[in-house]
Amino acid sequence: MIGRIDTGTVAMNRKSHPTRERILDAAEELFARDGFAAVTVRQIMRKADADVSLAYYHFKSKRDLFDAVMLRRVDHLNSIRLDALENVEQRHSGDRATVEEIIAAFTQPLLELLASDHEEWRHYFALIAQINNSTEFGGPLMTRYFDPLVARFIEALKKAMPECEPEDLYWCYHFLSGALTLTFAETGRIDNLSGGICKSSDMTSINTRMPTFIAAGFEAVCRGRRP
Amino acid sequence: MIGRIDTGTVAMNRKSHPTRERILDAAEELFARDGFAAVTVRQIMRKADADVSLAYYHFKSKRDLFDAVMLRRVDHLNSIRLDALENVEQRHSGDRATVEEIIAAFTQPLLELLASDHEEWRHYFALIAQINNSTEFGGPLMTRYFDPLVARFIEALKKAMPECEPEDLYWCYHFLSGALTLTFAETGRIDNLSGGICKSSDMTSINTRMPTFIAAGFEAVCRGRRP
DNA sequence: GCCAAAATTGAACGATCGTTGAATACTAGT
DNA sequence: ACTAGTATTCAACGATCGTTCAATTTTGGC
Repeated sequence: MIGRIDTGTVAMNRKSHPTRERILDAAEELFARDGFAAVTVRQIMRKADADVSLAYYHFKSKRDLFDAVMLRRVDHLNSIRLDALENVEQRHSGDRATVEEIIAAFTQPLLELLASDHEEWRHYFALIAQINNSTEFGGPLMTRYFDPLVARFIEALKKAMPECEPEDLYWCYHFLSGALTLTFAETGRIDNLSGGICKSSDMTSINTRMPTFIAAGFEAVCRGRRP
Repeated sequence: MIGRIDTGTVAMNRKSHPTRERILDAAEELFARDGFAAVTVRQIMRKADADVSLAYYHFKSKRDLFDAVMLRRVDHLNSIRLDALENVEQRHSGDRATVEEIIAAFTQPLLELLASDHEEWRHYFALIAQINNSTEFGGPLMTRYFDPLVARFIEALKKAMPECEPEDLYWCYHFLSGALTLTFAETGRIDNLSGGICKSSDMTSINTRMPTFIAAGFEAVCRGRRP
């Protein structure tokens, strides 16, 4: 982290780590930090330690490279979250699942991935954080990649709170989405604000608080505005 | 001036609306939609209906123009929110203020500005939405512009919940910040997800739910983990 | 009406952008 | 060893980027 312009390569033994993957790694990191438009294909390839034209050989264009970065991890993400949800539902075959348990199934797999300091995932989540709050990319991309799973979670929440109006449910999910994705950005803002008490990277602290916070919000809104 | 390609100027009578302001308006809208790096100075000046070099005459550089866009509205924003907070505190000179009231003072002035379809503010808030979730810009900019006010709100929350650990308080504010700024982005994602039941632009619906949601979250976290 | 200051114009600068194509090196299967 | 396909290198393309500068027009105080 020395020097603003890092020529630092993604490294790893160049043989065990195929070029295609090295390009994706470098692109992921730079897109996450600076955004799609701010990053140059030449920057990416410098970091990947490969020639510029290889970006267009392995992927067709800068935009397609971006999509490849997105697609590389989205299936695994949706898979582990669905597993967590089904796990909760199996534990409650007779009775109702708690809202907090369902929320935890939604957030915990991601936060655990972030906690297990795999750099790769940190960058990917930071990228999602940016996309989610982007007026242009935000809607379409998040919808395409994650909303099938989200719809599944909302179904589960409907069962857990049958008296809740759908409109309330969707807005509450909106709040959840915002709170979760800001966490992914790790902007360091809370570090300053709290005078060092809190650390942006401390996913354990978030993991213990987020489900409680969000579940209470869901229940207050849904119960509060019932006719 | 004949045969100009109409990409939609910021218009208004060119006399009553000075060039400097027209540039700021155009920059605000484009930065908000596409992000700092994706926007071209030439795009901005085309929309502002002025020559490229005027951007560098009125502001020194693209980056300084960006800062000017930010600074133009930040004082007014902090002012109306501080007023709202002081209003709450005056109403409760003897007893404690409700957490929900304090949160409402934090969110309502912004949401009302967004509801009163002044396009100008819509763009500004969308810009904040992007910055807040940006790994590079996010921390420093938000800290500089808004954290003095935020610290003031957190003081008020401490008084409203004296038993609450500061660490919990800061994390809860983090969740609030994420939920609020995603709202600003108006990505249209919730429109799709809800099948049309919810609209990203419906600030009234958000305004009636957000304080309830967030206040319940604060109280659950702070009460739940008290020793 | 004069004149200095402020505002606007038009043209250009080097740098760098995304992208391409032709030539070369490497890696199988036979 | 030959070959076919895959992977990599090198050099370049037109376009457009942020920025500057000299010349011109407009403005406001006297």
